[in-house]
Amino acid sequence: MSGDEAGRQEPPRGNTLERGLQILQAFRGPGTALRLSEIARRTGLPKATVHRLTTQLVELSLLRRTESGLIPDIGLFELGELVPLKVRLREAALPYIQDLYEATHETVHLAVRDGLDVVYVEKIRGHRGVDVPSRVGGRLPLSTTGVGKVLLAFSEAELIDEVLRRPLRRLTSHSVTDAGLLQSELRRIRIAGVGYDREEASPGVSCVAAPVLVRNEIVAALSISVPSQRISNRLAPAVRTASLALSRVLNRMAPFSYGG
Amino acid sequence: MSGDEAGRQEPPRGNTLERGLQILQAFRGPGTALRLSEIARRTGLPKATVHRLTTQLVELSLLRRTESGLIPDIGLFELGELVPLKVRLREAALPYIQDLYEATHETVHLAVRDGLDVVYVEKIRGHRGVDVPSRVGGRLPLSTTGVGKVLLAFSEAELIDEVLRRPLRRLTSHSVTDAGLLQSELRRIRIAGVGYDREEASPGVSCVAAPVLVRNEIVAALSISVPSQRISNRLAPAVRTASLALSRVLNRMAPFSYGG
DNA sequence: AGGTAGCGTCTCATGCAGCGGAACGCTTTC
DNA sequence: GAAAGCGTTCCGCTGCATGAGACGCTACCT
Repeated sequence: MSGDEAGRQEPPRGNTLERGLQILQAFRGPGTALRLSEIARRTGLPKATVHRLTTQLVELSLLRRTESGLIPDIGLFELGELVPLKVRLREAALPYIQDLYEATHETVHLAVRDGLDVVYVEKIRGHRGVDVPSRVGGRLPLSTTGVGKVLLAFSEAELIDEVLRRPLRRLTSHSVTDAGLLQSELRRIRIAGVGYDREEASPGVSCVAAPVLVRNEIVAALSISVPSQRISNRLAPAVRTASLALSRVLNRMAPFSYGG
Repeated sequence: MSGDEAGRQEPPRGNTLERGLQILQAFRGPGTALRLSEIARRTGLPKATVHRLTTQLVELSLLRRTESGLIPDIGLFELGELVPLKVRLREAALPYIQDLYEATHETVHLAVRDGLDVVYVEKIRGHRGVDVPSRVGGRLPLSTTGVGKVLLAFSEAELIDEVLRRPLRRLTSHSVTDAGLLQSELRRIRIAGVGYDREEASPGVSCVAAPVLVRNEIVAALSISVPSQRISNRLAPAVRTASLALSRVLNRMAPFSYGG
C-alpha cells in the first residue's frame, strides 16, 4: 500500500474564492513580485491551479504580470478604497492628523483594532520623521505598540483578559512581556488618557498614543512616533488634543459609516 | 462594430472569481451598506448565488454584515495595501506632499493614469482645504482634471490621439470639450511643465498640477486644488518644486517597485 | 383581519467547470 | 549532458457551483 498514513492533505474543498484570496495574501510576505512557483509554494496549492487562478486574477486587473513576476495591480487598490473603515475614518481624521504633523513634524499613526491585533489605517511622514517599520494595512500585536496598548486599555475587560492570558509577544528587548506589568500599565493609561511606548516595538523609537472614543467606545487610536532622544513632554498634550477633537467629530457621524 | 463574433450574450461562465469581484464592485455605486437584494440587482446575479458568495466573502473578512446591510470589511482594505503602485509610490511621495501641504495648506492630490482615466492615489486635506469630490481610488476622465491633463500631455502621441478621437466628457460648464482646444493646451503644458484646471472638474475649484517623470516617462502627477478666488501665482512653483524632487527620488528606485 | 411586497434563507437535482497529476518545452546552472 | 527550476498545457474525473423555487419573516398597505 502507498504510505499515505499521514492524511495530511486538506480534503479538496473546492472553494475558488478562498483560493483566490490565498493567492493574493501570498503577497503579504517579503518581496514585491512573486513568480508562479513561489506562490504555489507559499499557498500550498498545485502549480496548475495557481496558474489557472492567477490568469483569471490578471484578467480582472487584480494582478499584473511583470518580467520579475506577478504583482498586485490597481484593481485591488481600488477595491481596498471601498472599505468605509478606511475611507470614512481616514477622511474624518485627516485634518487632525495634519494638525498633529504640522505641530511636531513627526511620524503620525492612526490605527484600529481587529481581533488581537493593531491594524494601521494611516501613516503620515515627512522628511524628518522616523521611518518606523509599520505599514498601512499591516498588523502588530496589541501589547507591543503605543496605539495597541491604548486600544486595549479602553476595551472590555473580556478582551484584556484574553490578551493577558496568552503569552505576550516580544518585538524588542523593551517589549512588555509580563502580564502583571501590562495590566498596571493599562490602568495608568485609562487614568491618564495617554499611553506610551518606549522602544517596545522598534529599537530607538518611542511613541505617545491617545484613544478616539465614540459614545464611550474606543474606535481608533492616534499616535506620534519619535526617535527616543527627541521625546518631549509637549507631545502628549498635542496627541490628546487631536484625539479629543476627532472623537467629537465622529460622535456626529452614523456608527456604521466608519466601520463600527 | 460588426466585427463582434457570435457570442453576443455571455453564456453563464462559471467563473466564481469574476462573480465575487462583481459583488465587491457593486459597492462602488452610491450607498455604503448594501442589502443582499440590492447587490443582486446591481450585479444581475441570482439572489441565491449572491447569498452563497456573500456568505463566503463574509467568512473571508472581505465583507461584514451590519444591521443596515453588507459593507466591505477590513480584509479587503488589507489586500488593497499590498499594491506597490499605491504603497511604494505613496511612501516615496508623502514627504513631498507634506511639504506642499505645509507651504499652502490646500488640498493636495497624487494621481496616476490607468487606461483613459485618472486614478487618485493620495489626497491630503486640512481644515481649510476645499473638499473636492475626488476620492482616493476614484476615477475621472483624463481630460477633465488638472492632473489628468498633465498625465495626458506627457504620454505618447498614440494615447493623446485616442483621447482626442473620442467625445470629451463634461463635468462642469467649464470643462474642455473641444479637441482642438485641448490639444493646444496639452502643448502649453509640455512647454510650461505645469497644467491648470479652472473649475473644469468641480464648480468653484481650480487647480495647478505638475508631472512626475522617471527616465522621461510620466508615472504620476501632483496637484493643488483651491477655491478659485484663492488662486495665486505662487502655487505653480511650489507644485513644480515638489514634482521635480519626487521625480529625482523615484529615478533611484527599481521601476517595478512603484508599479511601473 | 387579510393582502402584498420585500427581505434573507435553504433545498436539491443537474451538469459542467474546477481540479490537479503529469508531461512538455524552455532556460539556467553545474 | 544532466539536473533543476521555471511557466505552460493537456485531459479525464468528479465534486462543487449553480439557480429556480419554496419558505418564513417583517412591514406596510388596505
